[in-house]
Amino acid sequence: MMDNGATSTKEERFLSRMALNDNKAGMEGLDRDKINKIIMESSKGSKFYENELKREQQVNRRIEKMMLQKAQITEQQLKKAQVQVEKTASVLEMSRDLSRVIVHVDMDAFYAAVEMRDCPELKDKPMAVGSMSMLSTSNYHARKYGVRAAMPGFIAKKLCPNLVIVSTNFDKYRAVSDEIREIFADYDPHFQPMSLDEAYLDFTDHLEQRQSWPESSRTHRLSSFENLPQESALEETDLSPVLFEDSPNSSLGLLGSEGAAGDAFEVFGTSVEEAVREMRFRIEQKTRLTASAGIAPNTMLAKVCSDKNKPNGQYRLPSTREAVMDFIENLPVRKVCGIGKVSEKMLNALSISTCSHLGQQMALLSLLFSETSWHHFMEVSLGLGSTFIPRHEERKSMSTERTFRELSKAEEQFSLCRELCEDLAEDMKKEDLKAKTVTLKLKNVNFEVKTRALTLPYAVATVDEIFAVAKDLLKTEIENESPQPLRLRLMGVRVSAFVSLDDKKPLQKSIIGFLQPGKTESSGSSKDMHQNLEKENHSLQASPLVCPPLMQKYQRKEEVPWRNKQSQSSTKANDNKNAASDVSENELVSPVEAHASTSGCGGTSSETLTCPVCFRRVETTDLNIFNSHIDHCLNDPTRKPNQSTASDSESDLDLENDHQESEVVHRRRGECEAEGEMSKNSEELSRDSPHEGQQSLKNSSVQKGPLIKGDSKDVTSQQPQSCNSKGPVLICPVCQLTQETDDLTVFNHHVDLCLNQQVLHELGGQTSSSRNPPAVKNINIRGKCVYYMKLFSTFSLNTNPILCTFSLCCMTALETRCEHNVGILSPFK
DNA sequence: CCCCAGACG
DNA sequence: CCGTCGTCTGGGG
Repeated sequence: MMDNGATSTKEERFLSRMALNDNKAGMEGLDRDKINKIIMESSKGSKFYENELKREQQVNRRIEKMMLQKAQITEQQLKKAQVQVEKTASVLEMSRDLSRVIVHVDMDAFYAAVEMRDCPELKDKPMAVGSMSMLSTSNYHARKYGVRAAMPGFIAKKLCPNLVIVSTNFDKYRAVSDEIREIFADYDPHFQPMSLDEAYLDFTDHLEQRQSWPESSRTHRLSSFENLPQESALEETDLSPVLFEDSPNSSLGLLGSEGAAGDAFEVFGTSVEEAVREMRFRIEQKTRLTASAGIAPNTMLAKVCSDKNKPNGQYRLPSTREAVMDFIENLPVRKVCGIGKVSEKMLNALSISTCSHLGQQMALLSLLFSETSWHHFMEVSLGLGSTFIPRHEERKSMSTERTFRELSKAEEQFSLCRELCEDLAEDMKKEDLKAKTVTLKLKNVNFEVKTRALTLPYAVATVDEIFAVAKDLLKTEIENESPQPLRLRLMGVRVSAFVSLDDKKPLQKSIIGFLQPGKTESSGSSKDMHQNLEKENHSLQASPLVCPPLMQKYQRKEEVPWRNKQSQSSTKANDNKNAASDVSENELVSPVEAHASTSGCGGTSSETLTCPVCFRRVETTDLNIFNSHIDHCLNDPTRKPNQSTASDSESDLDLENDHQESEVVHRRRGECEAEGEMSKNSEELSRDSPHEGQQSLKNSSVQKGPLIKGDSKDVTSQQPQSCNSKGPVLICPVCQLTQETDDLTVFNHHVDLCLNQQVLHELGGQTSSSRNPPAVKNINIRGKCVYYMKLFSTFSLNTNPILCTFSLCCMTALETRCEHNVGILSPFK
């Protein structure tokens, strides 16, 4: 078959969308053709099938378009793209970080395994969890028949008439999930659960400590469970754990005396494999369920690895470039998290099926796919991925939906809609959420999906409020269709654009925890915050210093890095802002943005960013790449230039202390390359008035370097020398404008005021939405520094966590450089 | 900004 | 006789 995916030969060819994909574990050596035939026969002619057909054709059209585009690409373009791609690749390559040990753990056939554990009769039978219309999981026995997750039960029954279908018991799964998470926490307190049965862990720290652990701390007892008499004696399945719960050093004595059970001990070594094996062992002891794990230098690889020896196995990919590249070589792209059915098909159409193909075709891909997409592809092809475990952001939406058999009466539709709103309102209450956007989702009997949304100027939370909106949306849809009725098979209601509520601060808690495990838990209560702000507010009113419009410096279009859509409009929005509360209508300028050198050093280079950690320039404007570089730097202590500044901050002053301490934020000018090159002339501080900031910025050829903080002495002693002999500029990190002073105390005062305007506004909350994420908060680090942080809140696992990392980076950078200063992190969008 | 569809897990 | 929930992206007003 020379089917390239773009054209369909109709015949017996299955829809690629419907066919079994043998991607998953446990599906080796089964009769795929036969299975697909059954699937086809069960589906053919159904509405669902028709819809799938339609969607497949859509994808095919997309592919045709792509092929057309491909045909028009000239040699020249390809050449050029190739150069760019190689440049990108080498930058990414530099950022490769093999120092972390990331583990992905995944319970085997989780729901099914739980049900089997609790009902031994199921043990030897093919079974699945779910319903006649949809299965969540199947056990390995059932998988032999092609029965798998996301398959409707009635089809599964055809594949395997003996299949036992058990309905889901989420409470039970949640309970088990809690148990395994307790274990996860022992190895990485900041582990990231991805679902009930899956998590990423960063083992790096655990391993370091583990090296000095006594054997006793690595010893676990096998204890027998009576529940599973028929379990083979060879298996470790019916045993339970002991020890370990105690602190590493304390369980030695206990161990010896506990030896009564005979040989029922297992000592685990200090290696990664042993540690992970131990973790899996403990999971099994505790839950009588097995887990599989993947060990690799980053999350992307770890995820793939965990699948490799499933079930009840683990796989370690050594942390060498060579091993990684070998591993990637023949890895089917479909195995990679984020590349699904559609992407696979599109890639296949380009004759790309493995990751090495991906690498070979990058130039082409860069011309055919969006930047985000091909960057992802590029990272995949290089075996790169996140090297830290991202935290979960606060939720962005909440929804409920229901499928039912045809519902055509408007009346019934409205009452159903109300029910949904009731459910939703209840859920919202649990999390104390208020949302501004309500979305109605409808699926008709032909499986066509529609969503209709409305964003309100205010936030809603109660049933009636939500329903009022949903009802209207539904009404217009019904009217739209009339005189025909809406023939629905599903309805859903979603709320999003949550307003930020003050009393939630999971954000900085977790991120601080990430940086300083066990050390920094305290964050100012929002109440205190308000009091502080109130206080500040007075001085604010009285002060002649008013923050000029943010983002102003990006007024000229060509100065806008990364196509910041907001920048132009926000300038306009700022025009007549003078009251403090108005100013922060705008976004803070991100440090990331601030680092974009659009004018370049001395007006020559125009595509560099300066790493805030190593101070090197990175030849790119691509944040993904830049981020990777930063990641690398952060993980390489030798790159941090903090040795030179470590001593400069003994002061314990804090912000409340009337700004006595000197605070400097400066940027380097000119073509400064190497670390340690600090400007030394404070006399060359910019004299621009705050209100003329934009002009002065326009005129200056500022290399927007890292924000550096320190005492005033340090400004003179440790600033980088500017390469074109211009001095440092005092630029407020909040409003981004140069300040007309070289008096650091004055400048600091300005920053504080600026900051507090921002904070005030943020806590006012009226205008914030999920896109203008919540908090500027004060955080107490090491009990003596107050930082105001604004953390970016969108984060995607599918892409590089730019901002998350960058935030960490800034904090780290700040921490290494100063003990008492203000750090600003802000979102860019 | 808002809306919507679609991909993905 | 083919689910639910949440996130992200990309295109378009």
